[in-house]
Amino acid sequence: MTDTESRAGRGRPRTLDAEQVLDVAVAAYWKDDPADVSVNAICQLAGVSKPSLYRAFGSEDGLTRAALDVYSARVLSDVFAILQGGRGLWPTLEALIDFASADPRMETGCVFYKMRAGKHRLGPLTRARVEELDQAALGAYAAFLRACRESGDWTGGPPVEAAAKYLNEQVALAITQRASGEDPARIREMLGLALSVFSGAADRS
Amino acid sequence: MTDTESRAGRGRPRTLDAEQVLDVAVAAYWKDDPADVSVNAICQLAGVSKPSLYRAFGSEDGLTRAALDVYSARVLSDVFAILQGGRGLWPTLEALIDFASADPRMETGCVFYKMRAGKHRLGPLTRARVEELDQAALGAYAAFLRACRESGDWTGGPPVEAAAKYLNEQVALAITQRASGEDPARIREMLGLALSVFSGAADRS
DNA sequence: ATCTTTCCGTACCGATTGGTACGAATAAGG
DNA sequence: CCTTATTCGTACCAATCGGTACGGAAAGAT
Repeated sequence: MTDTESRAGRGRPRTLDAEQVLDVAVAAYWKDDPADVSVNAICQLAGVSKPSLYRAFGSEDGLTRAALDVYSARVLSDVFAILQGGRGLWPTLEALIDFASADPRMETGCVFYKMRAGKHRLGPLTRARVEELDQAALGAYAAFLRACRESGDWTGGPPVEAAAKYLNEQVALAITQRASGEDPARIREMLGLALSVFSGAADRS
Repeated sequence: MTDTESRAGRGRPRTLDAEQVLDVAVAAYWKDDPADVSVNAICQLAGVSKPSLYRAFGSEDGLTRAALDVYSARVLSDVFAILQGGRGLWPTLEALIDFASADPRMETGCVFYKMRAGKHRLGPLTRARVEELDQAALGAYAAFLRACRESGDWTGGPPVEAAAKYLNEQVALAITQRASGEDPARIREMLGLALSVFSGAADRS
């Protein structure tokens, strides 16, 4: 959908680097709340005129959506990789806890969760992507838990669907707290506590 | 601080009803995200001119702060009452779960938690109040847990401070999900799961 | 050289934001 | 009556928002 590769034939050569603009946008959405980052600000940060940006992305909605796609491919993919790693229940949960509470990339929060939290402020394209990603995440969590249950690794009470949603929200909560400057050690402690419901005895200091 | 009662002496009699304006403001902040409610909108809803509102509250910050105070006295007090009820661990946790997942007043979320989530968008007065209230809530949770521990009602592992923060955040998460239209039954299920860490065996259907 | 095509960015648009200048309105005191 | 005090609301302000009209610049085609 993004005008990545346009034929370089006749007219004035294009100087706008869409990928660089997206890098700037992702960085901006990452550091601040996406709702607080204006198109003007991104143009200034990227050293690009506003019409150029609109020519490349159509609208603010198009830009945020493209930025979310970049972020998804660059960061969220790692989370999906953790869930599909095929390791056991607790190694995977530990990896999730590490990611949420210690990964330096989550120091200022997660673009996706920030967008999800302010869903009503997004344009239709971006909102649709957010919902797709949320569904995909939920599916990945559910598949992971289903596998753990079938392998006898998890014998807990709650149904898979509810547990998947629970897992998703707890990770989101941890990362959101990360964005608000909470002490990572505290976050690890709380997330560990929240996820301890997945095994009878799971104490962490 | 709010100009509640001014002497009715000389000049033109005041027609602005500050309490009614605050009622309107609280209702607006309650239904939508406070960051999405403009002063203009509140003036229109309350049938009040903008200068009148600014005369009464000084600034948008003053208005949101006053509205938060009203909300606090009217709603948050109930949560503090639950925590200070002196009942046991689980009756109190059940009451919190009921409040978060079933109380009709939380159907569109909690003004306080909405403001806390968008803290950076608030003026200094309102932000200070939010932080005060957050500290007060944390203290109330901690006091409650300390009492439960001393009475032998709670023998869990995590230290009181961490558990208080955990409780606070889990309730906040539940209410926030409430605001985003999640099924209350699902929320109850998840919050129950999250709080089940406070007792060895606490299954709820 | 001229035409055509494509992209560039200045300079604008209307809408909305929080906030206010200022004169009319309405009371009491003299 | 006139003055003084207080509140009223119309009509404005500058800043910012997302978005665009438009003329110039830079290339290939003829």
